[in-house]
This record gives sequence, C-alpha cells and structure tokens, in this order.
Amino acid sequence: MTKDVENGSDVRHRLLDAGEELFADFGYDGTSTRQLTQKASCNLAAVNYYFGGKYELYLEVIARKMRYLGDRRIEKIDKIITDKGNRLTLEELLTVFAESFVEPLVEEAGGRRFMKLVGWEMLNPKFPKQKFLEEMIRPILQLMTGALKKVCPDLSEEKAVLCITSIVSQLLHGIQMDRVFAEVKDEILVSFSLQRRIEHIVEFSSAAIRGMSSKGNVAEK
Amino acid sequence: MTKDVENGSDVRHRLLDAGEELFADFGYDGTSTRQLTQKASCNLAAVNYYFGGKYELYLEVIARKMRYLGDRRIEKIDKIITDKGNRLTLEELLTVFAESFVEPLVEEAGGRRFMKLVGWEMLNPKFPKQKFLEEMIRPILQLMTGALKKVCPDLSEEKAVLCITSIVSQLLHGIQMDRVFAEVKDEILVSFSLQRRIEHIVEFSSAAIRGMSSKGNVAEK
DNA sequence: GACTATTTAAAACGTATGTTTTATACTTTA
DNA sequence: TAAAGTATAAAACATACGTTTTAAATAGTC
Repeated sequence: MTKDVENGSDVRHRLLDAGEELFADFGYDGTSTRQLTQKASCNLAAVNYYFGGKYELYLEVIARKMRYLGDRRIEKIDKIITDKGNRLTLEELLTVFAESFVEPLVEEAGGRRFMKLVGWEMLNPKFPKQKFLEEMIRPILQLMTGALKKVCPDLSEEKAVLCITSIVSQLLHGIQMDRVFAEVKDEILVSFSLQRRIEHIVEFSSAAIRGMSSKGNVAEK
Repeated sequence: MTKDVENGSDVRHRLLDAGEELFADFGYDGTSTRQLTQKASCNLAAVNYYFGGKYELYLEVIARKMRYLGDRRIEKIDKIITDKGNRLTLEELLTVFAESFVEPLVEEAGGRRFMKLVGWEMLNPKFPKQKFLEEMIRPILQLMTGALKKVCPDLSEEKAVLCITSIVSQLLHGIQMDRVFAEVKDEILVSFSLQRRIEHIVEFSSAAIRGMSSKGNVAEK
C-alpha cells in the first residue's frame, strides 16, 4: 500500500474522520482513544504512532475542517457577490449571505459537526483562538463588511461590522436552536423551521440596516 | 450543628456552591467528585450521602440556579415595564429589556457561570429540556412578546416572537464573544465592549422592528 | 450518662483512561 | 534473496474516576 500525496496512510485518514465525528459529538475529553481507534478500525497505538497523541490528532481534525469549510463558504459567497456586481439590493445581499453562510453548516453532516465542535471549543478551548479568528472569522467578516458598505455607503466601518455581527449571531443562534430543540416539536417557542427563521432574519436585518442608514438613500427592493 | 430549614446542612450547601462553580468551568464529565468535595471541604462520600450521586447533585445545582436567576430577571423586567406603563417607546423598551436581560448574566459571577453551564447543556444535555423551556425561556419570551405587541400593535404574534428571538440571539452572542475572546484584545473584530454592543443591538433592533411594522405607525423616539 | 441516629472520615473496589512497550507482519530497497 | 524501514497488533503500565464499604465521631433524646 503506497502512501498518498501528503503523508497520509488510510489509517491516518480514517483516524481524522473518526475524530471529526467523535470529537464533535462527545468533546475532546469525552472521546477516548479506544473509541477513536475502534471507529477507525485500527489499532489503539495508531493515534500515537501517526499523530504523537490524542491532542495532536484533535488539532489536526479542527485545522483540516476549518480550512475546508472556510474556503468553501468564502468562495460561495464571494462568487455570488462578484457575479451580481453593482446591481445588488440589500435584501439580495443578505439573502445570499444568509444562505451561503448557513448552507455549509447544515447541508452536509460535516458542517453540523463542525458547529458542535466549535461549541466545545467555546467552553473548553484547546485550539489557538488567534488562528481561529484569523482563518475563520476575519475573512468572512471582511468580505461581508465590504459588500455591505457598497450597498449602504452611509454605514461607517464600525457600524457595518456590528451589523454583520448582528446577522451572524442570529444565524448561529437559529442553527443552534434547530439542533438543540429538534426533538421538542410541540413548542410554540421553537417550532419555526430553519428556513422560516432565515427569512425572518433577512427581513429583520434589512429593515434594521435601512433604518440605520441615516439618509435613507438605500435603494428599496 | 443544627439543620437549616430545608434539609440542608452546611456541607450540602457547600457542595451545591462548589458544583455551581466547577460544573460551569469544566462541565459535568470534566468535574470529578474529588474536586467537588475538595472545594466544598468535605469528605468524598458526602456527594453520595447527601444527593445519592454526582448526577443528582448536578440536577439540583441547575434547578436551584435556574429558579433564582430566572425569577430575578423576570421581576426586574416586569417591574420596569409596568412602571413605565403606556408611555414607553420602542427604544426604551428594548433598552431596559437588553440591560435587564444581560445584567444578571454578567453582573454577578453566578450569572456568567450559569451561562457557561447552559453552554455545556447545549452540547451534552443532562437536564430535561422541557423543564428548561418552561421555566427559563417561555416566561421571558411571553413577557417580552406581550410588551412588544403593545408598543407595536401591527406586529403579528409570530413576528413578535421572531423579533424577540432575534434580539435575544444578539445579546447572547454578544455575551459569549465577550467571554470567549476576552483576552484577545488587539482584534478589530471583537474589540467592542459589551456596553457598546448592547447600544448597537438596541439601535439595530429598533430600526428593524420599526421597518417591519407595515403601517409605520410606531411612534418615533 | 447511655442509647440512637446522623454525619464525617478513610480505605478499598472495579473500571476506564492515555500512553508505552514489545512483538509480529508488511513493504521497500539494495 | 537479504536487510532495513514502516505499519499493525496486543499486552502492560500508571493513573484517575464514581461508588461502596467500613469505621470513627458527633449530635440529639430518654
């Protein structure tokens, strides 16, 4: 069996995949080396052999997924923004942003898993925060801030960043609610579908940004 | 040493306090009985003696804090709303709501801790969700939905709930960011103070709700 | 003061963890 | 083919966990 391009045997990849799944579900401490190696169908010592230890495997799992998912989301949003060019209304921008932002996080199983992984990181950080900010948050925030300022020239840089943050927080919260209370269907409080939530977030946020643009010279839909 | 009113010895209370702190910081699985009893300055077996086990102690920790914090927040918001009565603008309502909502969660150490505890619950639920919904979410959501509909009669019930959710998600996200990236000060992305964030959220959300009230008959500030 | 129930203390049990070690197969190179 | 390097396997190690058991001490009651 030959090694593939970058130092990866089958076992190595299987361990990364197993880690991605198990770390997301049970957290770092909740996942044992034995679970990992069992799911990867390999020997117990393989974790230490290939990665040096459980911790290094964990870092690699996050770094890999972060790159993949981040790039995918960025290029998705970037493409639509550049395609539409200057004829882009606020509602359209927020809609494509919301959908492009959410889609990789819920469409494929890997996205949902990563969301949960980030949740663990928020409580028990083991991955360097600076790296997370630089590679995951900053690119998309800059991309969207730029696009938003084009559509709403009146917005200051600061306010643009805060508005994007407001939208992102609503989207993330919506995804969370959708996941956590998925089984509690009979509740009025949480019974909205994710799609319905996104529609509202776009409407809510467009109205907000329009209202905040002092001169009100933002084109109506 | 006499027992106090409700089946609580000193050791019992010290264990609850220790649990509140340790479970928040390290999660359920990350907190050992030995840590708990050491922090409570009592014997290892006391957890099993007083609560039956680590799990029952955990449930009691959450239930106690949930009652205390929930009641405090509700009465705080309720008081201001009824005090102001009918002469309450949208901005005022959202401001008092934001501050009353956030204050118990950040002012006292116990609030921050509970936030983190809820974070653990989202990832690894051990407390009945129905109970959490009924006692923690529904009361405040109903209270605010009612108040909002008074100020904005045009809003449908559904939209009112969604708007409150939007505000809450921004507030919670803001608190989270403040906590998680507290040490990463030099970042443009996250360098806003919590107070600044709240101001923005109020401005953003007022504008949103104004814009969504179709007839535009919501009193200006 | 003696008896009983309650509370604290310490040691022990069984299990699971991450890692290391030792041994065996497989692949590559000479 | 023989030697060297790589990969898998299984067992062993030291530690930590939640809980149970056993023993001592303290409080309240007659």
